[in-house]
Amino acid sequence: MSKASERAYRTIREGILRGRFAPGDRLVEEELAEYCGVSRTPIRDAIRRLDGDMLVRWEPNRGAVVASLSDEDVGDLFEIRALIEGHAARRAAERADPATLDRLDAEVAAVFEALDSGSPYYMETFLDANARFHDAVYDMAGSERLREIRQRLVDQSVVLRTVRQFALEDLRRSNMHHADLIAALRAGDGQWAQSVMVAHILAAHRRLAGAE
Amino acid sequence: MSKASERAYRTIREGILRGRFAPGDRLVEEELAEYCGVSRTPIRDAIRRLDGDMLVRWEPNRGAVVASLSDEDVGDLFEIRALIEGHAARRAAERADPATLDRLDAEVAAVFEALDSGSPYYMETFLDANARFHDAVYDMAGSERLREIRQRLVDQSVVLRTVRQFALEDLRRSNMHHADLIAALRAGDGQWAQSVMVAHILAAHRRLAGAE
DNA sequence: CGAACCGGCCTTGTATACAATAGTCTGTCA
DNA sequence: TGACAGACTATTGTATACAAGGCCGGTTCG
Repeated sequence: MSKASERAYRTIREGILRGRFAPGDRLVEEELAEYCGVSRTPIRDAIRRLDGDMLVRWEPNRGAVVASLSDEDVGDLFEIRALIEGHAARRAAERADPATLDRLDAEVAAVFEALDSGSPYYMETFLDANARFHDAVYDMAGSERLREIRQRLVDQSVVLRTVRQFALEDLRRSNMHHADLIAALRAGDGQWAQSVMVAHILAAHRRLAGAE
Repeated sequence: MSKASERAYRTIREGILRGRFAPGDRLVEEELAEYCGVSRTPIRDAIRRLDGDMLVRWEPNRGAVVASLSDEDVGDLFEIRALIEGHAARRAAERADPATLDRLDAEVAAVFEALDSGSPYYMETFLDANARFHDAVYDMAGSERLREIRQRLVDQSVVLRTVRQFALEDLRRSNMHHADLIAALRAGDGQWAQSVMVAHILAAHRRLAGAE
């Protein structure tokens, strides 16, 4: 999947995440083929992968539709995410290394700086730092399986589709949670880290649920 | 994927689960095509799905190999499974319905019967009942997401590849756990149910780890 | 008037041919 | 003798043509 297939996957995925394709939309192979500028073969590959990511729902002889999430689905996803990420945080606390924690401290400080200074790119700064932060947690947790599962859950969730609605105040609070988590990791306190993470996720859920 | 693709998927999957293809084996599309009696196209579909199930590892331009699991991987998988299944059991306790519990009671009794009577099909009886049992837990938990995640974890795990090594005594113990879980579900005690389930999973892990 | 059946069309499923790439083997040159 | 370059081969990636299956509309019969 060097070129066409990979590109098709990314293009369609972006299309779903950014709302170009809405939940419930049919994904007709030939249309996508034209849209991506490739033949149907790599499109089919891409759809299989998106089905694996649970971003589309696929039925034999019927084609694929963009997965639509009920409020209940979203609730389930956040619940499971809280479970997984909380577990990862606990493991990370048992394995945290000071050098990484120092780096994360610096990142958190930088995000606060960006948020307070009113940088025009504060959202991108936050999102990038956020991604790196959670990544680092999984590095420390030391389980690729956990990382993969989390990746899928996050993909599916509405997070990527809606997190941009976060107000400045929400971002500050989120960043504060990260600071809390670093403290817990530094203390090597698994229960504390887990609790902070679970609270972090569930807070995001309520924030997004309220925004809809 | 009505015919060829579905058949290829099942065939290869069975081949992996039953050891026809060993971990680390290369899966060459053309060989599989001949083996399954179809062309390469449905084989590719099947491989994508198996990659999604994490039963094979796939690299661009390099093809697929049967996923091999280190002891650490297996440990991680059981840990995550315990997390997920424990969570499902807790949810199930909050939503359990008596009719289903009565049915499960009967199934557990039937399994004990089969194990004690030395039926020649006791292993199949156990495996079938086991599958139905866990399925019912997820019915009661009421989250399709949980069920899907669990499905993937179980697929990956060594369980399906090795559970047949279980001795009669192990099966009895496992069935006893099920009886315990039913009691917890009937009591509507989420914490109890979760603990029983986690213990059930981790016991299976230790049993299998010891057997290798 | 309604329901069931039939046929055409749209879409997906499969096969095959060809292109591209990685990995290997060999030959030559330093 | 060793290492690098080149072509060769095995395998995957892509396109396209054709087959098959489901859906929708029309028509016909009860």
